[in-house]
Amino acid sequence: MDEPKIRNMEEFAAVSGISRPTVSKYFHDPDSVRPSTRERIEAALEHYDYRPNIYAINQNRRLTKNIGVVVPYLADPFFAEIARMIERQCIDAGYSPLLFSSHGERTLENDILDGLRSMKPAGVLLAPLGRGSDRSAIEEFCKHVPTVLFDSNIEGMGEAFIGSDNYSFVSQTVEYLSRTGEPPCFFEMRHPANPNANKRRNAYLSMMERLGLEPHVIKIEGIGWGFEEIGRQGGLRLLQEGALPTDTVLCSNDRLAIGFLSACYETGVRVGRTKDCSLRVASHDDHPFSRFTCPSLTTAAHDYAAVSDYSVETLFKLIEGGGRFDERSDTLFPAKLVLRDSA
Amino acid sequence: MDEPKIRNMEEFAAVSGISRPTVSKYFHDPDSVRPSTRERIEAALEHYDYRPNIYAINQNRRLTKNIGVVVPYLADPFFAEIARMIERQCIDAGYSPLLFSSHGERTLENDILDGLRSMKPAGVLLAPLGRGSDRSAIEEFCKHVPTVLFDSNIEGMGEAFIGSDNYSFVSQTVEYLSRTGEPPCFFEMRHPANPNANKRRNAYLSMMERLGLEPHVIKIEGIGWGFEEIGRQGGLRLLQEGALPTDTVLCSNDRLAIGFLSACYETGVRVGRTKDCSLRVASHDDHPFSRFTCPSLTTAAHDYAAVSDYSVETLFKLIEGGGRFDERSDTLFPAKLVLRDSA
DNA sequence: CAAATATCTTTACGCGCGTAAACTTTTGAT
DNA sequence: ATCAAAAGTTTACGCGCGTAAAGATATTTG
Repeated sequence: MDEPKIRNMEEFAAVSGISRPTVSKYFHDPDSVRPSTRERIEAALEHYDYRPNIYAINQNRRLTKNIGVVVPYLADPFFAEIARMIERQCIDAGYSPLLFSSHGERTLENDILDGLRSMKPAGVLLAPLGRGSDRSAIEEFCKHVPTVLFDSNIEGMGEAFIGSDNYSFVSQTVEYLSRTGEPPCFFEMRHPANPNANKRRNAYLSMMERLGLEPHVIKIEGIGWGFEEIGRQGGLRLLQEGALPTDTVLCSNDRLAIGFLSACYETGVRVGRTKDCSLRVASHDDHPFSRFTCPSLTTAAHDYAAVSDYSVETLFKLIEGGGRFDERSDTLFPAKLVLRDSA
Repeated sequence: MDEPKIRNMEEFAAVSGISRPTVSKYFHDPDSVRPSTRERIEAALEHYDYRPNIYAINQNRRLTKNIGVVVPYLADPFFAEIARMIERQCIDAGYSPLLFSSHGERTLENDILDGLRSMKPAGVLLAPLGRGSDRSAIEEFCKHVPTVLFDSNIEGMGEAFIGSDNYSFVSQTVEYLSRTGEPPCFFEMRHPANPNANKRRNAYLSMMERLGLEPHVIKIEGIGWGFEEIGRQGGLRLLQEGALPTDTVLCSNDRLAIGFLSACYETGVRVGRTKDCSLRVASHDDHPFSRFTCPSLTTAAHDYAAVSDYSVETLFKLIEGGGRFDERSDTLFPAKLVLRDSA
């Protein structure tokens, strides 16, 4: 880097020997200028420490190259994982992802959407809180910003929804469990934060009916996003009271299962599908930690890659198409049963 | 919200009956205008959907109200947790946190710092990759942006460092373990990504020497940020080969321990401090999941709140002080031993 | 109530860049 | 060499807001 500080594009254009409008074009798309001029600009870039002022760039732009990514709870490894994949793909496509977590709070979700609007993002990938979301705020937001919902659907919001097929999750686990042993009871929170939980319960009920089996839904108390602790407390109570209707427990999601398994361990209940075990536990999500539980957790896996790939792809199509689709589409990816040791 | 869309501050000033410069002052600091005019502006805000264009606002500003938060790996719940606390405090202080994850990659860390510079943030909280970081890139970055390092120190970089006192972690675990049973061997990755790992090993060695005990450091193979799997594979090998020198294992960090515990479970080794157990396992960090391992993990806990509080506080002081401290300060918070069932 | 402030209005300019229009130079295929 | 197309240059304006300066108005003070 040479001495003279470059203060703006004007000065940079001067030292690179190219006119400012052409330099401007270059920064927009390096391939839009002749290779020889591109070389000259890039040569100058190596000598002078200049980068365009992003605020000035975006000021006149109707849309920026930013993409907002909003998840309900980033401390949940599931969302951390999917955010990681989404971020990478945005970067690879030349966009700047901006990551936000609602931390499970409606007011924060609203604030984030509010702030996002003033950033004029090209598009937004939104995994809403679900039950905790402010419908009207999201609706208003979607009117102004091209938005694709993922993970958790809210009817009619956004231009598209991409998620996992809860029925596929539950039908596979229920089918497997009831084929290989006692049919499962269903273990869930009484007031789930996420609409997927309701879909899973309904899927459980309809599957059991289809198989001609009696359903048992166990609802445990607890609110918030500390699912593991909720699952653990619920598990401890159930085990102490001997209140389990079957020897097979299907948890609504892996985080509950992680807590439930720790309760089993604490109370000396052996979990697994071998002879010496008295309980089988399975679940849904394939949480990043579920292969390290004790025993490792049999679960139905999200197709993380498919959900993140297709969400990003859909958003790009939406952006290219001017921010509107003719009709809202729902895309659900099936689960894949992952057999481990717990059931 | 009324019909006519407000396109800029000029128009908004018109409908609110206040001059544009005064409106501008208001948005800068609502208390800087007379209460009566403030009311008039806020009344207009309720009727018209206007918010200042953040790009135009920041264009002339030397510094923005943005704060960059960069962590090495957001899918690690430890960082997710600390990022969560930092974000909240920035918001409460009236700043806009922008969260980035390096995903364990040097190139990405560099790209993030590069992009951050052009955003002219008021300050940056940076948890560097550590061993994988590009020293010169970080050095260059810190020259231009007020930066506070946290979690992982890089000598001389940034205006301050806030982290946990690794010696405090290890001395407490080693002291406890050797007082209550066989002295521990130390379980770590051969090529740790993070400089804290080295400090912990050295602390282990010096503690063992001080106690007149023979140290055993077990180094396992594996690279990257999939610590749990690395710990599991390493654990399986050790257990199968019967290569453990003692019946007490002190893992460098909780994520390795989580993997190691799952290996123990798989091989039927009972872990805990009760009679029926053949192995004790302890660790460091108090990872959000460590209370749900089987058995729950005895560990030395970060003072998450202190680290995040003080990091943010330090950055604010730095910002107020014009971006430079007279001298770089290191602040280390002690650990707190958390006794659970694994040791 | 007059003077002293505090606050607001008017006017005007600049920030760094996008971008349109008219013109000139290069390029590359004939 | 010729000429149309491609690419670059010049010139000029606008975006939305920060902000300075000078004058007008409102509020506080004695």
